[in-house]
Amino acid sequence: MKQKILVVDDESETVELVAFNLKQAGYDVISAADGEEALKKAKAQLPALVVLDWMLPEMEGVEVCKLMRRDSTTSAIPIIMLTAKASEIDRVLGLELGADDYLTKPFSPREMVLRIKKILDRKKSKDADVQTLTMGDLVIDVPRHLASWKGKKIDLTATEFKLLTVLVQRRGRVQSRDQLLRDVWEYDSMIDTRTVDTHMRRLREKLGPAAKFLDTVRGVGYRFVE
Amino acid sequence: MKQKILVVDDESETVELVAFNLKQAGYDVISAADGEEALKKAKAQLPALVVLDWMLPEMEGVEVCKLMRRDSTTSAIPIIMLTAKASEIDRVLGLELGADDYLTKPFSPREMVLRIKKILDRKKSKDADVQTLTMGDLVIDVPRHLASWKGKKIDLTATEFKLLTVLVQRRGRVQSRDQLLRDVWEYDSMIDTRTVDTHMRRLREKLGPAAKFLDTVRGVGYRFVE
DNA sequence: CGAGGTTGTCACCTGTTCGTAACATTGGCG
DNA sequence: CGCCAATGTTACGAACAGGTGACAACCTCG
Repeated sequence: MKQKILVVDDESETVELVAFNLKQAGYDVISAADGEEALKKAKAQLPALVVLDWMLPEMEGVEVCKLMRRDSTTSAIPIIMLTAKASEIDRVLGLELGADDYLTKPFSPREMVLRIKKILDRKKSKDADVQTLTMGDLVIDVPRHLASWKGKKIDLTATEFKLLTVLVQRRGRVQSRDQLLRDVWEYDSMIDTRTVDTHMRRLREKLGPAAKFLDTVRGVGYRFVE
Repeated sequence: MKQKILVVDDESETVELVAFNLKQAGYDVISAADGEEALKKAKAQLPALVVLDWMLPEMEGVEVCKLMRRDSTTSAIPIIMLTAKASEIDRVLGLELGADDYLTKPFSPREMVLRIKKILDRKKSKDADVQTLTMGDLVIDVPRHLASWKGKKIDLTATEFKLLTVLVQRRGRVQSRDQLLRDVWEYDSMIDTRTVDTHMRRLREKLGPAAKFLDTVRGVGYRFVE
């Protein structure tokens, strides 16, 4: 999945130049020509990063930056400022604004792409430590104990969740009922093997369309299809 | 308390220039003329940041950077590289090296100071986050042992405070009762697991409207919602 | 020593979840 | 096609997990 970058500048040449290089580098690019449009698009499309020109008609780039920082939906989005004058550098990097980096015009496209990559990588590695199992539209977050289908939460009981987790972790391989009893229920044969069937049924019911992942292998057991 | 910065360059003029400006800006400056000395001083004095010249006698600046990253005592120290050639920018900013920023010679001392400030501020604010946990209107000041909701202080007992802190620090992730007993009570199984429930109830009572953050995950444990 | 606060434990209660059995359906096989 | 075993489905009571109130033990401070 490509990351989206919002480029804000009133000069179409600059936008073109920036957009071309970013697309080359594998990013999705959207653009805005003034501050108002920029804020609207930033809020609506939630880009991974914003490249913002210091000079804008109507609203100053500075203003856009401040407003984005104030709104909780956009406050975490990194901002790179484009500036013409070296004297403006102070304010850009200052805490007052909270921009993440800046580039002085004229800038090298190569450098721009590298700086953007660096900022996005730093953010990504910070977000990456969540343990999740993703199977298409089905997401299972083990430490959070959450399962979702197409972003919609699925309510599962503790046993159902564990059953699903075990199946997903061994996706592709068939699990016998005995195996599942051992791994999900954690003690052997005290429980009827038919119990597994019942739980599989409940799981399928709750998963709805995602139940297609749960395969019955007649005479053997169950499997989560890959 | 002043922050210490290590400047590494074999040209004494550069060191002087950099050191002067950094001292002006309120930093403590130490210096090294070659790679070996740099590594030794970095390890011994643990500066808050290192300004590192790309070209060094004996050992390349690149080499110093890599070695610092490899050593766990110095791996977290930010590094700013000084480079003469624009063509080197790629490698500096690349993941390969892990430098935090770079400056092209000749550089403006003002810009240098600003970039350094920015990097150190980012680090500081990241460290400060650990001390004060903010979840919407709920603020938890760990060192001061204070919790508040919409600015109003919440009176918590020591156990309640610790329970809340542990939950908030692992916000999102479900904590089993055993886990909580281990981390909040600090000894295992001498205490009834139901004790956790009782304390959760007291915590919820005192938190009032903020109690909505405390989730019960049936059959598993408790969770502080994100 | 006694008041007030804190803490661990217990018993009770409720809604949920689980295991099981009984019945319905399916699929493979002769 | 018809049989039989395997699996799906339904239903229900028992068990369970967690919320809640009460209480005694303990600690602290005046």
